[in-house]
Amino acid sequence: MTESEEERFALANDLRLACQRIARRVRFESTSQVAPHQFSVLAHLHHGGAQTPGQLAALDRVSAPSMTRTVNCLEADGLVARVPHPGDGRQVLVELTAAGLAIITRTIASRDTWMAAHLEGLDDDQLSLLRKAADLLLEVSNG
Amino acid sequence: MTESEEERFALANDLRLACQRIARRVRFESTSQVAPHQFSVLAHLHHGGAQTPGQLAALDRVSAPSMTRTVNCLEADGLVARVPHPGDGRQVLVELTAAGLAIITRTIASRDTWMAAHLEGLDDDQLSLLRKAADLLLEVSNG
DNA sequence: TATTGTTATACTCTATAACTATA
DNA sequence: TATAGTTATAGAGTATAACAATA
Repeated sequence: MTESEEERFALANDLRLACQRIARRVRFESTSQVAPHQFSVLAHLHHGGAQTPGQLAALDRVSAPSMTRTVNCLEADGLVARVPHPGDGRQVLVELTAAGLAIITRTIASRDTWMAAHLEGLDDDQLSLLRKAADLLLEVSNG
Repeated sequence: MTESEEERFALANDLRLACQRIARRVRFESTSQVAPHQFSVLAHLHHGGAQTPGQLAALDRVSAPSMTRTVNCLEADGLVARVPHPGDGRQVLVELTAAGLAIITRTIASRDTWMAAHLEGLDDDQLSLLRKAADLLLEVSNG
């Protein structure tokens, strides 16, 4: 392994560790009204619009029956609604209700508030550094 | 809200999102032999050394009986061992075995490999930018 | 016949309450 | 009496297999 490869692995380790820690802290921060697996579905719908149970199950690496159950709970709580699929009678679309959207919005805000609070002590140079890093990391996480 | 505050919140949002995405991708990447909640215990022991079941339960925001069960499974699999607490007969110390350490090491390596692979396309300027950002984020995640 | 989604059943993880051992 | 840990019991989530409806 060359020196630059070692440096890249060290950077990979630190970046991964930092991201995992922040994700963990952020997750514990927002004591949302819904369970994590339920919130995950709301987040997917918020991000990608109405989707079928099958798509949602694939996104969360979960079985179809599990997703059926989760969607049932969310529907009973009025956070999502099932609507007929326009082109295929076998499929169903799950969409976010206003109440579901409100929970998503509130949770995201509380998580961002935590993150913003932890950026308070940084100076302008550090903030602009993180600004560029955030853009890079968003690209990396999409790749 | 001032303009700089808005920028800080926008940065907070992007950083949080990127960290969550990377943490998620990394988690799905390593199909470890042990379940996530079990791996979490191994990671805590790897990071902080031998600890009591009570400490481990607090770290994972989990009840004491749940941690008892998880430690039982890990002990049955030979990944951790219970040893008497030196100073207090009521307490027990959970420590990593060689087999447990091996799983941790292998999983960390596979996660870092994923992260490193996703840094491949970046040039030296971008890598040194992320190097500084990683240090900042590690500080932030400890705060 | 293939596919989407749902029900049936069993297993695992977690929590609260009760119990045991030590301080 | 207080604390650390473990058992007992019940509730919630998930998976595999079987079923219903549509393509």
